[in-house]
Amino acid sequence: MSLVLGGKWKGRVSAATAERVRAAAAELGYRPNLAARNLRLGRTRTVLLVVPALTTEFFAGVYTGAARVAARHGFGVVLYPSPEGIGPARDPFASAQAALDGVIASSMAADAVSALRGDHGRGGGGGGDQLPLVMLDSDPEGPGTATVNLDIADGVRQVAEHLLGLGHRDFLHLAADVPSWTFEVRARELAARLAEVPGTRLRTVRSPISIKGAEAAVRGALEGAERPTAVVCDDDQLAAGTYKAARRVGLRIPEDLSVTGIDDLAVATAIDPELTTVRLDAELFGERGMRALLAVLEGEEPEQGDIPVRLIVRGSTAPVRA
Amino acid sequence: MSLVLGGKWKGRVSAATAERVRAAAAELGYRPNLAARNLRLGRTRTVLLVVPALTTEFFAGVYTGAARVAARHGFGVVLYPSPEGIGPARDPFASAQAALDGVIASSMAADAVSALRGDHGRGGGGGGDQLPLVMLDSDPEGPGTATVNLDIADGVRQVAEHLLGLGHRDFLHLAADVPSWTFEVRARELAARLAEVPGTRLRTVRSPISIKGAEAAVRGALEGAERPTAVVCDDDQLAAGTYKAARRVGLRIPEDLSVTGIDDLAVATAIDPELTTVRLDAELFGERGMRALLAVLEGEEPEQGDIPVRLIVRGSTAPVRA
DNA sequence: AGACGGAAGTTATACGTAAAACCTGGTGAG
DNA sequence: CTCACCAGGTTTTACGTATAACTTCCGTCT
Repeated sequence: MSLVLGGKWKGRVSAATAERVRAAAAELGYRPNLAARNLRLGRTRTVLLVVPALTTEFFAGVYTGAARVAARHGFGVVLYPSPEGIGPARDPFASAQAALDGVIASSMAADAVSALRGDHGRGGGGGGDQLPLVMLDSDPEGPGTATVNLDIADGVRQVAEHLLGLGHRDFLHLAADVPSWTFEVRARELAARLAEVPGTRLRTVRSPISIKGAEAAVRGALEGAERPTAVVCDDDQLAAGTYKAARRVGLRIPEDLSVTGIDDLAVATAIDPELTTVRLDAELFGERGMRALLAVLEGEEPEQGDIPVRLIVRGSTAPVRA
Repeated sequence: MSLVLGGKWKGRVSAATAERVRAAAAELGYRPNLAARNLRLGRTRTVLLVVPALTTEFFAGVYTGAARVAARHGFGVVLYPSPEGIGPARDPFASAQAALDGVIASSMAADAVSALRGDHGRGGGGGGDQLPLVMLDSDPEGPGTATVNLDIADGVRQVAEHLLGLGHRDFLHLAADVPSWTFEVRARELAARLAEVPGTRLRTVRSPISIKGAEAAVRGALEGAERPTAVVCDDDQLAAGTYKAARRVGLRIPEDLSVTGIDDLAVATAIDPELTTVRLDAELFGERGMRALLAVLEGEEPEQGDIPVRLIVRGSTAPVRA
């Protein structure tokens, strides 16, 4: 009976009976039992997406993209926002309570991976075999079956060029205080680019990723004569916090202070002036991650190459004042 | 062997063998197969959370709350952001690809429910039996096994009192152009409260829920002498759009125009001045929803009563100018 | 005419778990 | 001394599906 719905009854069942079966199924409202099917097939067509948080639309975009291509391939995506944020996820599998074919981990710390690899997949009583794991926003040299990255280094370079072109030489890097590879890249790349230009100065302030946190963290650096002329933020939320701090200390943006972000979240255009920021295509990111995982599951080679990013120049950056 | 891990080997297995089994399990890295367990138990300890979108932290909060309670009871939560937004969800089950014990639908249109009820649960080949369904932000008279609501009517009342107390009489309601019960309540309640006060005026403008959309929708109403002194927005994002429109037409907030929102998202404090808004406790909302579903599954009566909300007065509202 | 082949339909089996049903050996009571 | 009982352990079964294996039936070719 299951043949009919499977669609592959080419030479097995007559067209007449096939129709009869389908009618009966519709009549009784028959739905196949997923648990039984998963058990029989030994695969669940379900993957787990581990993200550090859902407080920003970025990961919502990643999910959306991943879920879209998953759906096209008959896969479902289960979300696991790690309660520990970027740190090691305690036990996503037990929590997700789902039988899995693979895992995508977005922007998680490398050592979080150990906890991620398990045997909740198709594998029977036996042990040992590991789930395919795709890492997003992560060190390509690190663990994981495959890695997909945004070309964040290029994004930081675009920011640096833009600000240098406007005459800025005194920079503050408002860095996300989070142990993630992607933020290490941002710090390294910014420092490297500025080091190439004589007469530049770069200070760094760390902050948790939140508007309030950023406001508190950056305020001190904006007071006094030693203040920078440009603040490069790791993230739009940090930039929003910088706006608030600037307003507190009486600095106008962009006349007195240029500010840049990364992500291009909704908040980037909600604040005034609109934020110059690096647009990250979260959905494409999720799509690429899911495609990579599907490739691994098919035994194919995942697509190579970082995803390009683009600087969106808005009103928060201006030439440095004489 | 499964007895040991189940924890109920009180008088069945000696402590020695129990230990031996546990050691062997650890040795081999044994993990029970979820699919087989689900099949055997006839329940999956997995519920589906259907939300219209993830573009706002509100639903992230709902998810977080629901997942937290779920985890405490050994349940997992699978998320299904309906691609159609608030409208009827096409086939969440096929997409979620998970065997389910129940469904929570947040802020979905009532007629979306029909598609939500299915037979993908424990049920065997048979048909007919419906999954328990908890509706959030929905008409208590509508379908669904149980309903959990925020006391949004009270929130709107608090907004109205606050603005009336500041002397405002000329109102604009910036309404979410979305067919959801919760927004109908907001419109109805605001109109009802203002109707009680002689000399008040209420206009309504509809907008999709986005900053850009709101800016475009509200701009016309802010120009000319007939403009309102207070804009009551269904949502913080609409309020953020109102800020931008006001800036365009040269109105200062709150001196020339008072603005209120609902939700208390991060954007509410990112914009300047900070937004007076109604704080909704999304996490508590999710918790209550999950608890209601668990109660239904246990055959108990779900907790009654709406969740209280609270007006947070910030800088976007001021006495009307003489 | 007999046998072979292929299409249509039917039965059997395995997936891994949980739990019931079923053994076994030893001890205490009658 | 024998038997019932019980703790401790082993075998069996069922969950619902997908598919392999097997049976049946008929038409056709030699």
